[in-house]
Amino acid sequence: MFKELDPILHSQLRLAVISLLISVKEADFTFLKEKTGATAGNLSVQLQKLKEAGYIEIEKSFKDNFPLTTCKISKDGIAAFEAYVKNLKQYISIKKEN
Amino acid sequence: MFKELDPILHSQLRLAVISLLISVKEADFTFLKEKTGATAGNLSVQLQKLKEAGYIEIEKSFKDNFPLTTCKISKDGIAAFEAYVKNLKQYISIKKEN
DNA sequence: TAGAGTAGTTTATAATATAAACTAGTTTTA
DNA sequence: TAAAACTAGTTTATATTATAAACTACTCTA
Repeated sequence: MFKELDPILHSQLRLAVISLLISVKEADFTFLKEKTGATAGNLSVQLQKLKEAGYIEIEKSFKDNFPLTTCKISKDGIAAFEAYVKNLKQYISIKKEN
Repeated sequence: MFKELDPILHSQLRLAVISLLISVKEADFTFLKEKTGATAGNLSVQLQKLKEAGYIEIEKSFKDNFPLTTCKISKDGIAAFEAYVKNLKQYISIKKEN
């Protein structure tokens, strides 16, 4: 009856990050930190997890002498997000059949 | 930007339970166990958490000599579920206005 | 009356989330 | 120019959560 909710996405911070990356396509660490309100440490860890899952790509460079971490969503990430949303809908709008 | 997702509800099993109780109003332990596919131990723990949060009421009785645990959603539970769904929508359908 | 089954609960452990502490630099400012 | 403050992160320790395994306490059946 209830489909599994991808544990990688069923996390408030990771879901917020993916949600942002879906809409902006590319974002740097500080932007994500501000928009999500997360601490840097937590964000760092969750970005790594999203990367390990293959849901985002992370590029490290420098801008004005400071380190710059840029994140982009991947095809797998988009697919996973769409599947997650689809499954989640089962939980938040019940169909009464059976 | 992103509203907090009630941690009591942001759990696959607890969300499934609440989701069921919203639609059926009353359900026993075995019904919830079958519909969610959870193990009895996990379900027992999560029902206690929902009860402690005041989201459900649990009544224990006997039916045909066997223990019967009946769960019902509370007003607070309904309100929490509605708030959760409302907040969640921010995450799964992005509005581009800042 | 022993074995299997029902309906759970408790407890131990694995997984997750999070903040605090740390690294490695850069930019003031005194 | 040296110390203090700031940027942009990472690592690590801890608290929280989720979960399954083990257990309790019966009942039914052969």
